Amino acid sequence: MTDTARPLRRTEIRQQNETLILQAAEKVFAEAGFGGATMQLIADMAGLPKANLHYYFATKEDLYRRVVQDIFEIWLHAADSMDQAPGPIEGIGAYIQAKMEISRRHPNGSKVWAFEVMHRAPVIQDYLETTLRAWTTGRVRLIERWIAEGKMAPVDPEHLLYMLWATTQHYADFGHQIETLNAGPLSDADWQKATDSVKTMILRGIGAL
Amino acid sequence: MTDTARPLRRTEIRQQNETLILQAAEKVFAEAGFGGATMQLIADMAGLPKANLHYYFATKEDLYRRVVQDIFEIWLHAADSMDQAPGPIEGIGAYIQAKMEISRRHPNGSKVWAFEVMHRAPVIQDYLETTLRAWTTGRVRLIERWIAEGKMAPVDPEHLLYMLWATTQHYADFGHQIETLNAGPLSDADWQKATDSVKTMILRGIGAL
DNA sequence: CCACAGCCTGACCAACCGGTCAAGAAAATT
DNA sequence: AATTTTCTTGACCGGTTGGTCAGGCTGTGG
Repeated sequence: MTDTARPLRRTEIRQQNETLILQAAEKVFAEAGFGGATMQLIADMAGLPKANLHYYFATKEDLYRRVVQDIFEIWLHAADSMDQAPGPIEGIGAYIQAKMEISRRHPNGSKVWAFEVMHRAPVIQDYLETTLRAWTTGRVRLIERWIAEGKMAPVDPEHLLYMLWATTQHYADFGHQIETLNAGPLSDADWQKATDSVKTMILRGIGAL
Repeated sequence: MTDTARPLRRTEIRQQNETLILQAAEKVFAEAGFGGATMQLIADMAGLPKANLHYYFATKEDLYRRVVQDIFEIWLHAADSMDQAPGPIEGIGAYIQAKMEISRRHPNGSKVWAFEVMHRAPVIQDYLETTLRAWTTGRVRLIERWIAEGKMAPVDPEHLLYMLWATTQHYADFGHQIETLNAGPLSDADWQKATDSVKTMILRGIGAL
């Protein structure tokens, strides 16, 4: 066996091009939706011939599916910090923090996800029914425990989760509207203020402050 | 037969067909986005030949613009009840109530609006900069007055509005996700509980309860 | 070195798209 | 009844789309 510490050229090419295509696809799908996006536009943005896209991803739907799945992964890991927290102030506070940072760093991913769900999730329906449902059930139990321990008011856990999702993702999905009302992109201070506002209102709203 | 088919008058025909087309268009645009929607699909859903659509609406974009504008009107009138309220409990409570009812009754409209804003508002950018900005400024002043009068905590008014929009519209835009987790459509009681949950959490979150 | 497998791409295609148009049907006006 | 105006629609068109394919190119293992 030879030393394989250095990656082979072939796999490098493959990985590099796949990444290039996926980044371009995320942007185009976010900006035009599935129907409005064209393989030619994605190819141009990735700097590759269109035929090359079809070498790596057989169909437009396959490419779209990969984009949505990748986003879903990022989404799920945002709540890791929530689990080991002693109470809602730390747990939900950290979750809001994480989701606001994702909204800032991956606005296109959030939009593609929104687009997919809005259109009745034709591609990731099974994920909703399995992974997301299991995830939700787990957090509902966690919140119910916090309520039982008197650490927060007896709110409905599901609707609390919806409010967390809605509010944090709004800064990505409706970023253009917010920027228009703000007369320009949000600064570091603006994002900090937004995060603090959301944290304060929600944590007080659930009686944790 | 007591009912003979009276020939329709010109204005009746026009209004009836425009309504038919607009309803079909709202649904198709919501389900597929602008790029994914086709005039043929809208025509089939309205039960008219495609060429007839182009008689009433010259281009696909004209039709889309009308759909978005109609939704925007409904949107704006939702806050009428907010203005004459003595304080945030009545005012913001009524606004949440109105917006939750719109999310239930016009989920497609909400989705088309979301689609338009997510794609940088190519059609209604001027509305955002004029009408929506003026509307927002007015409500910000109202909230600031309530804060000054000690009727609620000193939260940032803009981020409160974003939270109201995000949370209420989430039940329309992400209705499919909610229904999947709920294992079926929301009942009357479910909607009541959702509205109550949102009201309680937000009103307590702004220190009005 | 060779031979093979993986990578690349210009040219092409059937299907579908938004939009047009001319000719006719139906209602309004005279 | 005759004429004008509005409405209806099948057939059609140029342009674009997702996807294909043959054949050239290149890195890799033997």
